[in-house]
Amino acid sequence: MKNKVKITRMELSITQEQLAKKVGATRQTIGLIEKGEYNPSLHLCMTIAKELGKTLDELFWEVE
Amino acid sequence: MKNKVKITRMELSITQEQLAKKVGATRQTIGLIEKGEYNPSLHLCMTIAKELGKTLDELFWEVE
DNA sequence: ATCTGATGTAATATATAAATTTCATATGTT
DNA sequence: AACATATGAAATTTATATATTACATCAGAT
Repeated sequence: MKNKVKITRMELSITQEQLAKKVGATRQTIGLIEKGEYNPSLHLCMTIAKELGKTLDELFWEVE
Repeated sequence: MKNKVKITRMELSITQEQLAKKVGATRQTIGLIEKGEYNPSLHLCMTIAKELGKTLDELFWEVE
């Protein structure tokens, strides 16, 4: 399950840990989501999307 | 966490059980997601969206 | 009134997301 | 060289999504 979290976070020049703190998750969880081989909850996906200024579709939809 | 799964499913005139079978879930899980007080996995959300002919945003984004 | 299909709901079991802790590694900086 | 920051990764624990089973109600059809 690939996505655009990592590239979007890097565009904003913030670290995994900074994003994690903002969305109430841990750095490890962010790392696993960015890695792609993971199945996060919808709630966490929405929180991350809002924090990164994107929508669900922009981050997670149809990303090979 | 409200969404548009129920209204979209009803527009397609399929039952919870039919949708459940198509997406590899149970009727109860579909019922709970439609009810809104639930936090499904991203993978299940994407499978449901594709089955209903919608995107993630259309079903789950910014639905109060 | 009975039967069937559709849905609501609850209790328990299982699978897995997410947290926690820890260690490794790579890069930059002093 | 030593130190700090950022990330990868693994093991264990905890929380919760999901399945399973079961029983209820309601609508429509017979």
